[in-house]
Amino acid sequence: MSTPAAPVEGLRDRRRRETAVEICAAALDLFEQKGVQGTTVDEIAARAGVSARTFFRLAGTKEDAVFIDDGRFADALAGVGDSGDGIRALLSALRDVFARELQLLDADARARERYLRVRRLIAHEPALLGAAVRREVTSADRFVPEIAERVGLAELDVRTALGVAGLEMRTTLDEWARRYDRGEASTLEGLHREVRARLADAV
Amino acid sequence: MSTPAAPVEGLRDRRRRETAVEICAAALDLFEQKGVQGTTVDEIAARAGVSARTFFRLAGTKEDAVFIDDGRFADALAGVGDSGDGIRALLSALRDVFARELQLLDADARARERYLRVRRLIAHEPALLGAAVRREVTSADRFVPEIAERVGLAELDVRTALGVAGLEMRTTLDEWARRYDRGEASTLEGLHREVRARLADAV
DNA sequence: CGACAAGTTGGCAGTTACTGCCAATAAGAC
DNA sequence: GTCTTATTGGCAGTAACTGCCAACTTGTCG
Repeated sequence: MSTPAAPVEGLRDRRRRETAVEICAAALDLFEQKGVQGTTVDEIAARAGVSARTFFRLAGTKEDAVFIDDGRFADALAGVGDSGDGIRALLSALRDVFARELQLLDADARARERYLRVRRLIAHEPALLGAAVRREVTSADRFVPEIAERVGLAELDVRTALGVAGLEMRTTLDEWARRYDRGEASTLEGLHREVRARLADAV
Repeated sequence: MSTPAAPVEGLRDRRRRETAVEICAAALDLFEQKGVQGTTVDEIAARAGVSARTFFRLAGTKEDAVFIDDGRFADALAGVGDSGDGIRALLSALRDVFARELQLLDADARARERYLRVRRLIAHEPALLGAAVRREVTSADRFVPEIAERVGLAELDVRTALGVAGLEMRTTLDEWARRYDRGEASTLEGLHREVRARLADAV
């Protein structure tokens, strides 16, 4: 019963992931303490226990350091099934996939706290905002051709649906961080529902 | 009859704007020719006839260089009037404002060609995508409190409406550049209408 | 087990984006 | 015409990032 066909994720990949996590944690701490501008790559690398050279190999960019261990939503995107045809069905499926991820976050205190720190940082650091949105857009773009073919829609339709679902997510996560700063607490799933309702109301 | 109360835009501001235009044009040319990574700030500055130091003072960032002479949509945002209450009315007003700007672009061949070059560059250069989206988001954020107070809506509602309107804009401009690359030509206003229709269909 | 292929790491040197500071100059106010 | 103020360019310095190379670790195949 032990996943026989698995690629036997070797020790190399495990280490790789571990150092990515280390780098993320280090960057998160330092960015919170001294701001993005105020911390150097050398500091992050030192705290993560790697050389600056390896930092760049794994993180690519100073700003990207806080994102490299979280493929959560991108992975979720890969798992969206063909749930009927039509743009409305596609958007519905995307919403479900994202809502599911938010549920998981609501249920996992540790992951939720960490993610909240990241989103609060994004809200306060414009340098991170740019990196985050660029990551989101390029990651979504990767799936457009595949999804378009699978559900038989024009790429423009797929991009529109992905855009709406992504906007709802971004708005939800922003508002989540904002409310936390005001001392209010909300569940992500509930906020997502509220954002969707307001968007539906607007359109 | 010669605008007596005008702030008499001095020679300084005129020069300032002129050099900004020079820098933009130089960056646009060079980015097209050799890619963003392939061109250095010194080259852009030299072509624009200024020192590297002044380049950074005006442009702030290498990637931002192509954007600094176009406040078109940000300015339009500032001019959105209070068109009734409710999120639906706000979104409608935002759409009108943006559609008006697209009309102006459709009508002005010179401005349209230049803007097309910028959007095509954004579509092909991820480094510019990040800068463009960051600019858009931060610029929209500036207006949220003001608009919220003026039309009497919660900030979340304003952010939602701005998000939808911005998404529609980004999608139409992306599709515009994409179709140009495929050899098809479309009017921006028509595309905007089509994108809005698809989005309404999805939601 | 041993040898070989392949991937990973860290240091080093080099480039380039970006900043603070200063002196020179040009524009605007009186 | 002068004084204030803004703009410019050079210079030095920091820090992000890259290519290259040598040492080492891991997976593989006999």
